[in-house]
Amino acid sequence: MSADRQPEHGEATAHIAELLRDAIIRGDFAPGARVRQGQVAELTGASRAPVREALRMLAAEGLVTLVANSGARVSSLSLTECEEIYRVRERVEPLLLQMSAPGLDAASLDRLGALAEQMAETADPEEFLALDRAFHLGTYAGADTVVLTDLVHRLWNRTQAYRRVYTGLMDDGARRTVHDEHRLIVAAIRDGELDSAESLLAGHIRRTRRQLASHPEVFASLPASLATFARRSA
Amino acid sequence: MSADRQPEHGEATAHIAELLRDAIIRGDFAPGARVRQGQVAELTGASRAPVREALRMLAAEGLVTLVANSGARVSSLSLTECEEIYRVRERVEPLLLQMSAPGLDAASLDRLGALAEQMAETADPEEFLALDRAFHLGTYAGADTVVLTDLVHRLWNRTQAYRRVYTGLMDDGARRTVHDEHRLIVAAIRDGELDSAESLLAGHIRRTRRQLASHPEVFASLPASLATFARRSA
DNA sequence: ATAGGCAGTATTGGATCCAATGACAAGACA
DNA sequence: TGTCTTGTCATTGGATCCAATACTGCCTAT
Repeated sequence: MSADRQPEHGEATAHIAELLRDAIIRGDFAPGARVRQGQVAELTGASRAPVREALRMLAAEGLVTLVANSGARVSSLSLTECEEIYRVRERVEPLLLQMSAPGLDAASLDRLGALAEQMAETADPEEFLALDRAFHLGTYAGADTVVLTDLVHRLWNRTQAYRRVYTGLMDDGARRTVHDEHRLIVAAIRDGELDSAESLLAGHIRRTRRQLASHPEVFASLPASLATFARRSA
Repeated sequence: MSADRQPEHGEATAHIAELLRDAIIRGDFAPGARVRQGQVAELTGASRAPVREALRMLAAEGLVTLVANSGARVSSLSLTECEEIYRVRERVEPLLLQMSAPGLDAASLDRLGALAEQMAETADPEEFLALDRAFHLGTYAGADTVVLTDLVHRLWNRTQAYRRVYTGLMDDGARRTVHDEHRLIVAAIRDGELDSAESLLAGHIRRTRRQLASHPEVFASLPASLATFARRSA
């Protein structure tokens, strides 16, 4: 974390948004958790005005759900919605990979390979999660796209909480397949086999989606208080 | 414009955002045009606070670009960025069509066919633009997806201004091809040939992207004052 | 005992106010 | 003449204040 520098004028909102976004991705708030403007304001030392603006940003990113006169909650996904996101990723990430691969030099590929190995060795789900994210987003770092990169990051952010839960449920076989696929993807990029890298990645995401769909209990973890909320916003 | 109902508490921001969004899509503001908070506030009768929140939303949607201590401008795209969006659409819209097609009944298909015919008959670029949008988004109306539908709408919104300019430059041959493709798409949906509909649509978008790329002058229309702006935000 | 209503409180939505920054124009100087 | 300074003004950013709404707990009545 960068040291908390003195607040520069005109950056409060961005700062708060980043703070909240990181907290949600890190899992500090579970899906459905209420986010009170006053709390965040006092936590960051700012007033509620920039907090409200930050919440609007996060809402547009899908990380938070706003209900008028009621407040903000960390967005939760149904299994159906999550599958939807994975289907989009299936189509979009291979494209991004294709645009990124030529921009990855040997050093980057070595780093990606190292990430894949680290991942194969860890038993800690939280570390697995972090490495997996670093790996995939790392394979996209060579692209100088704007819209596409941003889109993919947002899709990852929205599903992070559920990937976290699922990661804890994976058996050794599933883990092993993931590692194999990762290694194959790196090899394909290294060999300039872009088509093959694309279809490997599409298969990787598709398989993950199916695995996730076979664990609906991941999405059953909604606190009871949320039933009302979901009903209201529907 | 819908009648200005009495302002309900908790809807000012959403109202303003919708207003601005529609205005940008309609072309009331050109890309690069400055959007002053005070102006919008006074125009809508609200204070600047909800205006600022609305601008944050639009910024997250990519319709507006915010620069700290400087203000908001209607986002402008480079040819490269526009092509990027089209490439994403190429991958994502066929998926959405596939999920929508089963939900379209005979009446909807008739309406879509009628839109295609109307489009073939009009000579007015602005009407062509509106009908084209209505047609394509209409083919997606059968999907009960959330994320995907929203994504596609946003991609359309961001490119609308450039599609408007390009529409005025199309020659008869280009128009004719568009109409043919539209009719084929409707026919494929009607026949339940989803794969064929998908690839027709992908080809339709790809072809449009290439046509657009052959008219770089569409993107040269940036007012001079914007050079500074673009430089600063880079 | 439980459902419904009522009051008090917490929280959000919006308006107003002031500070900080940037934009612009007129003038000084090389 | 062109450029740099400098001062004024317009605009944005943020804080505070008040109104509107929702939530909570208690009380009452059946």
